[in-house]
Amino acid sequence: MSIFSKLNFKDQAFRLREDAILDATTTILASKGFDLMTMDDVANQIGISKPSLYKHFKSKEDLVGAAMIRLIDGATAQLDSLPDTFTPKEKLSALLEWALRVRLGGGLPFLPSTSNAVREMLMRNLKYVGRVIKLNGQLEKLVVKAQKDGDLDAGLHPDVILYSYYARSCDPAVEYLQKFSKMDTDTIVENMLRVCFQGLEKTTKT
Amino acid sequence: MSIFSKLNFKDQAFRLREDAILDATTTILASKGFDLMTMDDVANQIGISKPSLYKHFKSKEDLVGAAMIRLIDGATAQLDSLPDTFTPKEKLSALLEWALRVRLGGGLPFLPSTSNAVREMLMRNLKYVGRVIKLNGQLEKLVVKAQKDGDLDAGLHPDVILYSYYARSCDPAVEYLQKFSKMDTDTIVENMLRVCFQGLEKTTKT
DNA sequence: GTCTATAGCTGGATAGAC
DNA sequence: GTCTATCCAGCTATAGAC
Repeated sequence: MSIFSKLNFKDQAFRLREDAILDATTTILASKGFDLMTMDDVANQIGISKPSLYKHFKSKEDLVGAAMIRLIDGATAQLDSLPDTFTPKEKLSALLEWALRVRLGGGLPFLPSTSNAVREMLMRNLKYVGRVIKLNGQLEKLVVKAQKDGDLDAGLHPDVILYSYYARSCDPAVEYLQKFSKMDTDTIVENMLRVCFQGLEKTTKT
Repeated sequence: MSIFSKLNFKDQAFRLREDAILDATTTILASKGFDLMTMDDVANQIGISKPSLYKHFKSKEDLVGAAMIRLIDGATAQLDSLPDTFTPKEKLSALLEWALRVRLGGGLPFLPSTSNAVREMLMRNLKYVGRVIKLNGQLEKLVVKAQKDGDLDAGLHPDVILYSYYARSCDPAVEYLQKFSKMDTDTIVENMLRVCFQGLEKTTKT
């Protein structure tokens, strides 16, 4: 066995563990949020010690940043995987549906922009900001196209649509419905999409 | 001066300070959230020491509970003050508009149900839970009536409407629009209400 | 690179003087 | 009831042995 393959093997194992760490981080973030997540939580969940964790990520900030980058990449990949036959509005709807299903499965598609402090922390992470800008650009284009197509309300400023769209992917109503109503996943998703695009009023499409 | 009026005066001063404490708590909760708000923050903001603060409220949990009860009472008072000529849907819309304007003014109409831990803490506060149940009952009645009137989508489960309605009062899109777009308060409110009731699609009322 | 042990700090809560 | 001073738990991060 050459030294190279051994190095590759080690490197591969290192990568695998890093993935496990990020998986654990994502799970814990989904359940407790950033402030209440501790480095001990993460280390214990995968059965390593805290100093070992710090060999992979130099700080809590760094760790969460890496987890968030992976989440954004997942969302971008999801968006890119949608068939070109979809209209812009259908793509937006499909991506939101994916995010809602991830959340209903106990996962986390994005970090809910809960606190100013967390947002500012992430904004200091240039790698993360780059990904966000890229995804945001793609989504903004879809919004504007969908407005031109007459599929989204052209009377609304694109920013209003875009920010409201983001907010829906983190909408706490999803968890309330899952926890307090007897609705199944499919029904919740269907209802949330309907509320997002058609609103609470009785309406008909033009 | 009788001993009674002196006692009353003291009592009144005590009440006034308690109000000041709750004002400070609400302001800090609005800006930093529960986890990052410290008892030192509150004490410093009104210029008293931490032990004095603990003479009024026996714990952070207790303090935030009291602040939340006052917020709920404010919302209930707001709802009750609406003219009877308003339809149920108009009342719901007016209350949401009030909440959005409070938030845009840097205030806090309710505590955004950000974290599980905070929600569970509040649910242990029986006084708070009582107020929530009362307000929730009023709002649920309005929703059902509005559905019967044909003003809200009768095809949606009332829970879906109710939870989505709550979520709109805490919608992070509001802060994003205030921070990153050049829209003024009235325009943001108008757009958010439109998105809430008519959705993102191009629609016409029935 | 992994661990045990611990430094250093922060924040909730309190003791005890006045 | 108000303060100063402090306790103690829990957290991030690291030193140092193996």
